[in-house]
Amino acid sequence: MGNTEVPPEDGYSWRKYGQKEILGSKFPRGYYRCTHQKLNNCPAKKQVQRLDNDPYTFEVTYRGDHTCMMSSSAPSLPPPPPSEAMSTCSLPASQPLPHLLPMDIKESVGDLYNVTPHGNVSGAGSSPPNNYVDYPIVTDLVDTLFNSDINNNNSINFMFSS
DNA sequence: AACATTTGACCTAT
DNA sequence: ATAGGTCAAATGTT
Repeated sequence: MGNTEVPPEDGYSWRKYGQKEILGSKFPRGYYRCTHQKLNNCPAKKQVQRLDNDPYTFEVTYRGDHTCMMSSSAPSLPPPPPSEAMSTCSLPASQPLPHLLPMDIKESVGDLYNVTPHGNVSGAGSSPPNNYVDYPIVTDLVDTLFNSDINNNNSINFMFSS
């Protein structure tokens, strides 16, 4: 049909386990998970959301680490960023990205927050003061900062004892 | 039949 | 309370 773009292949098999419509986006967001290692070894998840601005652009958010071993072949395919990284096919360069959520990143040292430029979406009674932090290059930054394993409980644990 | 996807309900975090 | 995220049953496909 007219559908040209489908979720790009990353080299891993993903099983779709949910889909939800996101406020502020015209298209629903798909939730994927590693098709192997039942619900135990592979905490790797993947989020796919197409931008309402560019329906041809898919915002893929990877999170978690891959514990699956891909046979015994050389990694010809560049493995996606381990932690969370956003990969898009093309950047509009007109407006920043909708918004990123810190989610359940408890091990993150520096928090990476983004804000939507869509003016004011919220406003249902209470409007909590959000800490708007502009990030220059989250993708590279995160990759560099997170090149270590999360299992390393070295300094991050000291942030909050309780 | 087995597996993956679909869809609504349920749960959690904000 | 709301938006977002996950689960689970049903359905479809291989």
